[in-house]
Amino acid sequence: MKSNNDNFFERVYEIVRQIPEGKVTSYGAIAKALGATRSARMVGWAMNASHNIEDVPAHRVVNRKGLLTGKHHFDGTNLMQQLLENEGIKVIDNQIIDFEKHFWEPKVDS
DNA sequence: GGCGTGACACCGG
DNA sequence: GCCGGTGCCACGC
Repeated sequence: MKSNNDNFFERVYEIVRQIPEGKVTSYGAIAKALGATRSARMVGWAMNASHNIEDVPAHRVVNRKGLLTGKHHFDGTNLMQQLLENEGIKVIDNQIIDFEKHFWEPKVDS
């Protein structure tokens, strides 16, 4: 089998899908859940591919600072911010308010 | 097979 | 406490 199944990518999607509504998580948290805390960058890369997957609410994934860094990768505007606000999360200037309060720790559900 | 890139995280100054 | 540079890991060409 070739690398048709991107374990790493699929693993990220699996976790992001588990993000409850009104909650957010960080790349590092996801990467850590995968056992690659330092590979948070890869998580972002995986999310880029997630653009083709609707089940992956990438807009709920932000960096550890609670900043919507990847929003620029979305449709192009504050769509990501609007989505988060729609979930009950306050976002100002691309930054999540009470980020840690809305922080959701991803875990590998076997 | 090798180099460059990437939506971060951590360390040092 | 803030800013800059480096490091890790996997994908794309």
